[in-house]
Amino acid sequence: MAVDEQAEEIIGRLLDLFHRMRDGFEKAAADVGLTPAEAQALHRLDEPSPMRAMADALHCDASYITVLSDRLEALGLVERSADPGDRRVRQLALTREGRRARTRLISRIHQHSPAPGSLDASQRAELLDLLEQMAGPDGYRGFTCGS
Amino acid sequence: MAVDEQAEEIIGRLLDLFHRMRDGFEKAAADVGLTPAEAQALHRLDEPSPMRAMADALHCDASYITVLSDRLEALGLVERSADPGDRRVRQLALTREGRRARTRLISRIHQHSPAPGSLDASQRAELLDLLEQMAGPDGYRGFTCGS
DNA sequence: TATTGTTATACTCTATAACTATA
DNA sequence: TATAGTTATAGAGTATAACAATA
Repeated sequence: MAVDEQAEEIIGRLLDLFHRMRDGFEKAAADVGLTPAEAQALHRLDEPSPMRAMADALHCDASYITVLSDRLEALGLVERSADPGDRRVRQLALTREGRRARTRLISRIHQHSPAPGSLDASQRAELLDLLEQMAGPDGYRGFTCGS
Repeated sequence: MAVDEQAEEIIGRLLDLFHRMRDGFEKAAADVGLTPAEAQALHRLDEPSPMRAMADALHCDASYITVLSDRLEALGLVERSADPGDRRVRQLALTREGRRARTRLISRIHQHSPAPGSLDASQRAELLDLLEQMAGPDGYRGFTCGS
Protein backbone atom coordinates (compact mmCIF):
# COMPACT_ATOMS: atom_id res chain seq x y z
CA MET A 1 0.00 0.00 0.00
CA ALA A 2 1.39 3.43 -0.90
CA VAL A 3 2.01 5.89 1.92
CA ASP A 4 -0.74 8.21 0.77
CA GLU A 5 -3.18 5.37 0.40
CA GLN A 6 -2.33 4.23 3.88
CA ALA A 7 -2.91 7.70 5.30
CA GLU A 8 -6.23 7.86 3.46
CA GLU A 9 -7.20 4.48 4.87
CA ILE A 10 -6.32 5.57 8.41
CA ILE A 11 -8.30 8.77 8.06
CA GLY A 12 -11.23 6.81 6.69
CA ARG A 13 -11.14 4.29 9.51
CA LEU A 14 -10.97 7.02 12.10
CA LEU A 15 -13.91 8.82 10.54
CA ASP A 16 -15.89 5.61 10.58
CA LEU A 17 -15.04 5.00 14.20
CA PHE A 18 -15.90 8.59 14.96
CA HIS A 19 -19.27 8.14 13.36
CA ARG A 20 -20.02 5.14 15.49
CA MET A 21 -18.79 6.78 18.66
CA ARG A 22 -21.02 9.73 17.99
CA ASP A 23 -23.96 7.41 17.43
CA GLY A 24 -23.11 5.76 20.74
CA PHE A 25 -22.93 9.08 22.50
CA GLU A 26 -26.27 10.14 21.04
CA LYS A 27 -27.83 6.90 22.19
CA ALA A 28 -26.39 7.38 25.67
CA ALA A 29 -27.74 10.92 25.79
CA ALA A 30 -31.17 9.78 24.60
CA ASP A 31 -31.18 7.03 27.23
CA VAL A 32 -30.94 9.75 29.86
CA GLY A 33 -33.50 11.96 28.07
CA LEU A 34 -31.05 14.59 26.87
CA THR A 35 -29.89 16.00 23.58
CA PRO A 36 -26.19 15.43 22.81
CA ALA A 37 -25.29 19.03 23.65
CA GLU A 38 -27.06 18.86 26.99
CA ALA A 39 -25.35 15.57 27.73
CA GLN A 40 -21.94 17.06 26.97
CA ALA A 41 -22.53 19.85 29.44
CA LEU A 42 -23.73 17.39 32.05
CA HIS A 43 -20.73 15.16 31.44
CA ARG A 44 -18.40 18.09 32.06
CA LEU A 45 -20.01 19.03 35.36
CA ASP A 46 -18.04 16.63 37.47
CA GLU A 47 -17.41 19.60 39.68
CA PRO A 48 -19.03 23.05 39.76
CA SER A 49 -17.88 25.43 37.08
CA PRO A 50 -18.47 29.05 36.12
CA MET A 51 -20.49 29.34 32.94
CA ARG A 52 -17.61 31.07 31.23
CA ALA A 53 -15.31 28.10 31.91
CA MET A 54 -17.94 25.77 30.48
CA ALA A 55 -18.07 27.83 27.29
CA ASP A 56 -14.29 27.61 26.97
CA ALA A 57 -14.29 23.88 27.65
CA LEU A 58 -17.00 23.20 25.10
CA HIS A 59 -15.49 25.62 22.56
CA CYS A 60 -18.72 27.46 22.07
CA ASP A 61 -20.20 30.88 22.66
CA ALA A 62 -21.25 31.94 26.15
CA SER A 63 -24.79 32.57 24.98
CA TYR A 64 -25.17 28.93 24.07
CA ILE A 65 -24.18 27.94 27.58
CA THR A 66 -27.05 30.10 28.80
CA VAL A 67 -29.40 28.16 26.52
CA LEU A 68 -28.11 24.77 27.69
CA SER A 69 -28.13 25.82 31.34
CA ASP A 70 -31.71 27.03 31.06
CA ARG A 71 -32.74 23.66 29.74
CA LEU A 72 -30.79 21.59 32.25
CA GLU A 73 -32.11 23.78 35.06
CA ALA A 74 -35.67 23.32 33.84
CA LEU A 75 -35.04 19.57 34.01
CA GLY A 76 -33.85 19.92 37.58
CA LEU A 77 -30.36 18.62 36.80
CA VAL A 78 -28.24 21.71 37.45
CA GLU A 79 -28.55 24.89 39.44
CA ARG A 80 -26.90 28.27 39.19
CA SER A 81 -25.46 29.96 42.25
CA ALA A 82 -23.64 33.19 42.90
CA ASP A 83 -19.89 33.24 43.14
CA PRO A 84 -18.93 34.91 46.41
CA GLY A 85 -15.68 36.27 45.00
CA ASP A 86 -17.05 37.89 41.83
CA ARG A 87 -20.68 38.87 41.59
CA ARG A 88 -20.68 38.72 37.79
CA VAL A 89 -19.97 35.01 37.84
CA ARG A 90 -22.55 32.25 38.15
CA GLN A 91 -21.45 28.81 39.24
CA LEU A 92 -23.09 25.85 37.56
CA ALA A 93 -23.43 22.75 39.72
CA LEU A 94 -25.27 19.44 39.55
CA THR A 95 -28.29 18.85 41.76
CA ARG A 96 -28.62 15.49 43.46
CA GLU A 97 -30.82 14.45 40.55
CA GLY A 98 -28.16 15.78 38.19
CA ARG A 99 -25.50 13.61 39.80
CA ARG A 100 -27.66 10.55 39.36
CA ALA A 101 -28.29 11.44 35.71
CA ARG A 102 -24.58 12.00 35.12
CA THR A 103 -23.65 8.64 36.59
CA ARG A 104 -26.20 6.91 34.39
CA LEU A 105 -24.98 8.87 31.39
CA ILE A 106 -21.39 7.80 31.89
CA SER A 107 -22.28 4.16 32.21
CA ARG A 108 -24.33 4.42 29.01
CA ILE A 109 -21.45 6.07 27.19
CA HIS A 110 -19.20 3.17 28.08
CA GLN A 111 -21.87 0.69 27.19
CA HIS A 112 -22.53 2.20 23.75
CA SER A 113 -18.98 3.22 22.89
CA PRO A 114 -17.44 0.92 20.30
CA ALA A 115 -13.98 2.24 20.97
CA PRO A 116 -11.79 -0.15 22.91
CA GLY A 117 -14.23 -3.03 23.28
CA SER A 118 -12.61 -5.55 20.98
CA LEU A 119 -9.00 -4.96 22.06
CA ASP A 120 -7.14 -6.80 24.75
CA ALA A 121 -5.11 -5.05 27.42
CA SER A 122 -1.82 -4.88 25.56
CA GLN A 123 -3.51 -3.69 22.40
CA ARG A 124 -5.22 -0.97 24.35
CA ALA A 125 -1.91 0.18 25.75
CA GLU A 126 -0.45 0.17 22.25
CA LEU A 127 -3.37 2.19 20.92
CA LEU A 128 -3.08 4.67 23.74
CA ASP A 129 0.60 5.17 22.97
CA LEU A 130 -0.13 5.88 19.33
CA LEU A 131 -2.94 8.25 20.14
CA GLU A 132 -0.76 10.10 22.61
CA GLN A 133 1.93 10.51 20.03
CA MET A 134 -0.58 11.86 17.53
CA ALA A 135 -2.10 14.25 20.02
CA GLY A 136 0.87 15.32 22.08
CA PRO A 137 0.80 14.66 25.82
CA ASP A 138 -1.76 17.38 26.56
CA GLY A 139 -4.15 16.45 23.83
CA TYR A 140 -7.22 15.31 25.69
CA ARG A 141 -9.48 18.20 26.53
CA GLY A 142 -12.70 16.29 27.10
CA PHE A 143 -15.92 16.45 25.17
CA THR A 144 -16.61 19.45 23.01
CA CYS A 145 -19.67 21.09 21.54
CA GLY A 146 -20.93 19.57 18.36
CA SER A 147 -19.12 16.28 18.39
CA MET B 1 -4.00 2.39 35.30
CA ALA B 2 -7.26 0.53 35.87
CA VAL B 3 -8.96 -1.03 32.86
CA ASP B 4 -11.89 1.36 33.02
CA GLU B 5 -9.65 4.35 33.37
CA GLN B 6 -7.71 3.17 30.35
CA ALA B 7 -10.86 2.80 28.30
CA GLU B 8 -11.96 6.27 29.39
CA GLU B 9 -8.57 7.67 28.39
CA ILE B 10 -8.74 6.03 24.97
CA ILE B 11 -12.23 7.35 24.38
CA GLY B 12 -11.10 10.79 25.44
CA ARG B 13 -8.08 10.74 23.16
CA LEU B 14 -10.16 9.60 20.23
CA LEU B 15 -12.69 12.34 20.86
CA ASP B 16 -9.94 14.90 20.95
CA LEU B 17 -8.46 13.56 17.74
CA PHE B 18 -11.85 13.62 16.09
CA HIS B 19 -12.38 17.16 17.16
CA ARG B 20 -9.20 18.17 15.44
CA MET B 21 -9.97 16.10 12.37
CA ARG B 22 -13.31 17.80 12.09
CA ASP B 23 -11.65 21.18 12.42
CA GLY B 24 -9.26 20.14 9.66
CA PHE B 25 -12.09 18.98 7.45
CA GLU B 26 -13.98 22.21 8.03
CA LYS B 27 -10.91 24.20 7.11
CA ALA B 28 -10.45 22.13 3.97
CA ALA B 29 -14.09 22.68 3.02
CA ALA B 30 -13.84 26.41 3.68
CA ASP B 31 -10.67 26.58 1.56
CA VAL B 32 -12.77 25.36 -1.36
CA GLY B 33 -15.69 27.63 -0.47
CA LEU B 34 -18.01 24.90 0.76
CA THR B 35 -19.81 24.00 3.97
CA PRO B 36 -18.72 20.70 5.51
CA ALA B 37 -21.85 18.93 4.34
CA GLU B 38 -21.40 20.14 0.77
CA ALA B 39 -17.77 19.07 0.89
CA GLN B 40 -18.72 15.60 2.06
CA ALA B 41 -21.08 15.18 -0.87
CA LEU B 42 -18.43 16.44 -3.27
CA HIS B 43 -15.85 14.09 -1.78
CA ARG B 44 -18.13 11.14 -2.37
CA LEU B 45 -18.73 11.97 -6.01
CA ASP B 46 -15.65 10.25 -7.34
CA GLU B 47 -18.01 8.68 -9.79
CA PRO B 48 -21.61 9.49 -10.70
CA SER B 49 -24.19 8.29 -8.25
CA PRO B 50 -27.98 8.23 -7.94
CA MET B 51 -29.20 10.63 -5.29
CA ARG B 52 -30.64 7.74 -3.32
CA ALA B 53 -27.23 6.08 -3.11
CA MET B 54 -25.72 9.33 -1.89
CA ALA B 55 -28.30 9.52 0.88
CA ASP B 56 -27.43 5.98 1.94
CA ALA B 57 -23.72 6.68 1.84
CA LEU B 58 -24.03 9.84 3.88
CA HIS B 59 -26.54 8.28 6.29
CA CYS B 60 -29.01 11.08 5.88
CA ASP B 61 -32.47 11.67 4.54
CA ALA B 62 -33.05 11.90 0.80
CA SER B 63 -34.53 15.38 1.17
CA TYR B 64 -31.24 16.67 2.48
CA ILE B 65 -29.48 15.35 -0.61
CA THR B 66 -31.89 17.45 -2.64
CA VAL B 67 -30.85 20.51 -0.62
CA LEU B 68 -27.14 19.79 -1.01
CA SER B 69 -27.49 18.99 -4.70
CA ASP B 70 -29.37 22.23 -5.31
CA ARG B 71 -26.54 24.18 -3.74
CA LEU B 72 -23.73 22.32 -5.47
CA GLU B 73 -25.57 22.67 -8.76
CA ALA B 74 -25.99 26.41 -8.21
CA LEU B 75 -22.23 26.56 -7.67
CA GLY B 76 -21.68 24.79 -10.97
CA LEU B 77 -19.95 21.82 -9.34
CA VAL B 78 -22.43 19.02 -10.02
CA GLU B 79 -25.19 18.31 -12.48
CA ARG B 80 -28.21 16.07 -12.44
CA SER B 81 -29.01 13.85 -15.37
CA ALA B 82 -31.69 11.30 -16.14
CA ASP B 83 -31.01 7.62 -15.67
CA PRO B 84 -31.88 5.86 -18.93
CA GLY B 85 -32.85 2.65 -17.14
CA ASP B 86 -35.23 4.12 -14.55
CA ARG B 87 -36.88 7.45 -15.16
CA ARG B 88 -37.41 8.07 -11.45
CA VAL B 89 -33.67 8.16 -10.83
CA ARG B 90 -31.44 11.19 -11.19
CA GLN B 91 -27.72 10.69 -11.52
CA LEU B 92 -25.45 13.15 -9.77
CA ALA B 93 -22.14 13.81 -11.45
CA LEU B 94 -19.31 16.29 -11.15
CA THR B 95 -18.88 18.97 -13.76
CA ARG B 96 -15.38 19.76 -14.97
CA GLU B 97 -15.31 22.55 -12.40
CA GLY B 98 -16.52 20.09 -9.81
CA ARG B 99 -13.67 17.71 -10.53
CA ARG B 100 -11.18 20.50 -10.05
CA ALA B 101 -12.81 21.50 -6.78
CA ARG B 102 -12.80 17.90 -5.57
CA THR B 103 -9.11 17.49 -6.30
CA ARG B 104 -8.33 20.66 -4.39
CA LEU B 105 -10.56 19.55 -1.54
CA ILE B 106 -8.79 16.23 -1.16
CA SER B 107 -5.37 17.80 -1.07
CA ARG B 108 -6.60 20.22 1.59
CA ILE B 109 -8.04 17.40 3.66
CA HIS B 110 -4.67 15.68 3.68
CA GLN B 111 -2.92 18.93 4.42
CA HIS B 112 -5.14 19.80 7.38
CA SER B 113 -5.69 16.32 8.76
CA PRO B 114 -3.75 15.75 11.96
CA ALA B 115 -4.30 12.03 11.80
CA PRO B 116 -1.24 10.07 10.79
CA GLY B 117 1.25 12.92 10.43
CA SER B 118 3.45 12.24 13.40
CA LEU B 119 3.69 8.48 12.98
CA ASP B 120 6.33 6.56 11.06
CA ALA B 121 5.48 3.82 8.60
CA SER B 122 5.50 0.91 11.04
CA GLN B 123 3.43 2.84 13.55
CA ARG B 124 0.91 3.62 10.86
CA ALA B 125 0.63 -0.02 9.99
CA GLU B 126 0.17 -0.84 13.67
CA LEU B 127 -2.52 1.80 14.03
CA LEU B 128 -4.30 0.56 10.96
CA ASP B 129 -4.33 -2.98 12.37
CA LEU B 130 -5.86 -1.80 15.61
CA LEU B 131 -8.47 0.30 13.85
CA GLU B 132 -9.39 -2.59 11.61
CA GLN B 133 -9.85 -4.83 14.58
CA MET B 134 -12.09 -2.25 16.25
CA ALA B 135 -14.16 -1.70 13.15
CA GLY B 136 -14.25 -5.13 11.61
CA PRO B 137 -12.88 -5.56 8.09
CA ASP B 138 -15.79 -3.77 6.42
CA GLY B 139 -15.84 -0.83 8.74
CA TYR B 140 -14.84 2.03 6.51
CA ARG B 141 -17.82 3.49 4.75
CA GLY B 142 -16.37 6.87 3.89
CA PHE B 143 -17.44 10.28 5.07
CA THR B 144 -20.85 10.71 6.58
CA CYS B 145 -23.27 13.53 7.12
CA GLY B 146 -22.63 15.67 10.11
CA SER B 147 -19.13 14.66 10.97
C1' DT C 1 -12.74 50.00 29.94
C1' DA C 2 -13.15 44.90 30.04
C1' DT C 3 -15.72 40.84 31.46
C1' DT C 4 -19.86 37.74 32.93
C1' DG C 5 -24.00 36.48 31.74
C1' DT C 6 -28.73 37.26 29.31
C1' DT C 7 -31.93 38.23 25.55
C1' DA C 8 -33.31 38.51 20.94
C1' DT C 9 -32.51 37.12 16.61
C1' DA C 10 -30.91 34.60 12.71
C1' DC C 11 -28.47 31.11 10.09
C1' DT C 12 -27.16 26.25 9.21
C1' DC C 13 -27.96 21.40 9.48
C1' DT C 14 -31.10 17.94 9.23
C1' DA C 15 -35.44 15.32 9.61
C1' DT C 16 -40.58 14.53 8.84
C1' DA C 17 -44.62 14.77 6.13
C1' DA C 18 -47.07 15.40 2.03
C1' DC C 19 -46.64 15.17 -2.70
C1' DT C 20 -45.52 13.77 -7.90
C1' DA C 21 -43.87 10.73 -11.12
C1' DT C 22 -42.49 6.37 -12.20
C1' DA C 23 -41.97 1.40 -11.49
C1' DT D 1 -48.12 -0.82 -3.77
C1' DA D 2 -43.34 0.70 -3.36
C1' DT D 3 -39.54 3.76 -4.62
C1' DA D 4 -36.91 8.31 -6.30
C1' DG D 5 -36.94 12.76 -5.78
C1' DT D 6 -38.98 17.50 -4.40
C1' DT D 7 -41.17 20.96 -1.48
C1' DA D 8 -42.46 23.01 2.71
C1' DT D 9 -41.81 23.24 7.25
C1' DA D 10 -39.93 22.72 11.78
C1' DG D 11 -36.57 21.66 15.47
C1' DA D 12 -31.87 21.48 17.21
C1' DG D 13 -27.38 23.60 17.35
C1' DT D 14 -24.91 27.61 17.35
C1' DA D 15 -23.32 32.38 16.57
C1' DT D 16 -23.75 37.61 16.61
C1' DA D 17 -25.18 41.86 18.52
C1' DA D 18 -26.99 44.70 22.02
C1' DC D 19 -27.43 45.00 26.73
C1' DA D 20 -27.03 45.03 32.21
C1' DA D 21 -24.31 44.36 36.08
C1' DT D 22 -20.01 44.17 37.98
C1' DA D 23 -15.00 44.52 38.07
